[in-house]
Amino acid sequence: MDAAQSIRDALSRAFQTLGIPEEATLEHPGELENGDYATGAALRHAKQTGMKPRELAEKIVAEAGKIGGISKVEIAGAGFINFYLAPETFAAVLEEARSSDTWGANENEKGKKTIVEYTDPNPFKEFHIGHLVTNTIGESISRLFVYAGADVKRANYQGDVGRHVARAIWGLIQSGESPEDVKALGRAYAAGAKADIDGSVAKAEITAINREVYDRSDEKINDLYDRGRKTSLDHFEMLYAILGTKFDFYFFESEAGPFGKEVVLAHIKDGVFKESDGATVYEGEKKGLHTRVFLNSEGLPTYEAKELGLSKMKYEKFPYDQSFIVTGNEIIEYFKVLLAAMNDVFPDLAKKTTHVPHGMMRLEVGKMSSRTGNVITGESLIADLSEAARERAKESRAEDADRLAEQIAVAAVKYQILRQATGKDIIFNREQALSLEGDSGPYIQYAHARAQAIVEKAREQKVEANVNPAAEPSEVARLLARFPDIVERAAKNLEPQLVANYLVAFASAFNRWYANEHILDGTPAASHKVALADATRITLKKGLWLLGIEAPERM
RNA sequence: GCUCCCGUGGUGAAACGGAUAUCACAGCAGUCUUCGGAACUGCUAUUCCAGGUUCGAAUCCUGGCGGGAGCACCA
Repeated sequence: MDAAQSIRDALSRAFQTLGIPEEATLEHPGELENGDYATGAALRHAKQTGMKPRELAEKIVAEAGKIGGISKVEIAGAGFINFYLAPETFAAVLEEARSSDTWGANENEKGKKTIVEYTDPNPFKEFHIGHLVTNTIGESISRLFVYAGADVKRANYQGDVGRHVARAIWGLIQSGESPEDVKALGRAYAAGAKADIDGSVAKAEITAINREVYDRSDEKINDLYDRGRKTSLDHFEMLYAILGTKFDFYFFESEAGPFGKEVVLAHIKDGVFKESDGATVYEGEKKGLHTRVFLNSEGLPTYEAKELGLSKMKYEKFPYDQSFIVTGNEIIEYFKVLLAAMNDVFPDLAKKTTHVPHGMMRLEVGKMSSRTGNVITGESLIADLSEAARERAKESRAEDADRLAEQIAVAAVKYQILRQATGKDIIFNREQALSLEGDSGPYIQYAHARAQAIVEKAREQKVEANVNPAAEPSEVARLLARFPDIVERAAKNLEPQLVANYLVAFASAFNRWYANEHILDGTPAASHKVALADATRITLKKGLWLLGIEAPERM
């Protein structure tokens, strides 16, 4: 059934008889002319067997014998063994893509309880572009694990206490503006932050407010706090809807803080944490890491203590098998210390925890919207891109141009984030993202809309979609067949960029095919071509879903 | 100063130690009696430097140069 598995089985047998100590793995040749699958095993083991690579390759091929679903095996280059899938194998793939709900899915993480923490914005502050990056990557990783059969829960951890909150409340008191107005909250925070740095009077007042927020001792401040917090959180919720994220769990610093403190205090006796200059620290230096403060000299928990507490809070809510935490890469070093401490306190949880750091998004200064001033927030970026896409959307076939413009804007940003390796800084080029040409999210969306249109047109013309098992496999079909392998590898390596790069190459192949091939040409061959377009449509849609990008049917 | 990450055409990126280093943008030259031109075709142009490991290095190791992040009471 599965041709790749047949190849691996045949290779394993051949390796065993030839005494080659390798588990049979396959790769996709970069160039399709080098086949659908390939192995470089003969190159790797030529030396130890005392043969020339091509000689060994000959032996492997001879031992492997005839393999089901394969039309051709050849030895090429220095000693690669290339496998070409047979037309009927592609026919089966196309049928599967068109009919199976599980096309592209795998069971590598079947039933594994998986929690992914990402986004983590702070109420009372703006949703900045860093949150956009975290959200995009976290959502895509979540979806990759859904496709791998895992039981995935999405978690968001929001900083609802701390000095930033006090600053915003101080600003609200000064301005007298409504805490129900998100923009006013933003202004209040900006004013508070400025005053906190500039003025000593304000500084003292903010410190006082901060304490009052913690112990809820002042009714007026409680009121501003509660209303402002709700405004912020509701606003974030609206953004999550636009971005296509739905969280299962929300955690707050106001809960993780006290619990984290408890955990730290409980582990002073056993020597995990130590007093130092009035603070409570973890001596990472003894393990080649930094020494980090977990409780400051006022006894308040820092980020490290909170995240430590959070790991346990998550587990109590959802006893996970694996936990992923997506954050910016500026906290890589802290996270190492955190994991070391966690390993002493909750060793079982530490083993299950993986930090997924991502790079910073850098904007090309001066090119962004001037409407919003100097501060480019996550939402202003999307608003700016939506507006730029709107004109084009109005001329489109879409029923709701505003909705389409937003879908395109989100696709443009998300693709820019996901197209490259997680961890490297992202240079956001507004022109490139919006040009909607070539290497972009909207380019993939457009290929999908085209495929959708042709399938609808075929239906109107009553051209039935039928896979022809003898049809010569096209470039589109051959790339399409790679989809499940790509998805698998992307999840295994936590690399959504593999899916993004694949989709653009696949969409490009489809566009090329579309330009050179008259699909509804009135001949019997049209049936197969419509089926191929249909399988392409489905694969693009699923692939975009894995990136967290919508696939509009018309644009 | 120490630690970590990075250095690929003019620009932004890809390449799980493997085949002629791939793609997009920009530039130049083309395609349209066509199912959707947000498309397609062609041309120009790339692995920071010096050693080393390997049958084979953009990828691994050492050193240098250049850029970024972090280096206890923020997250």
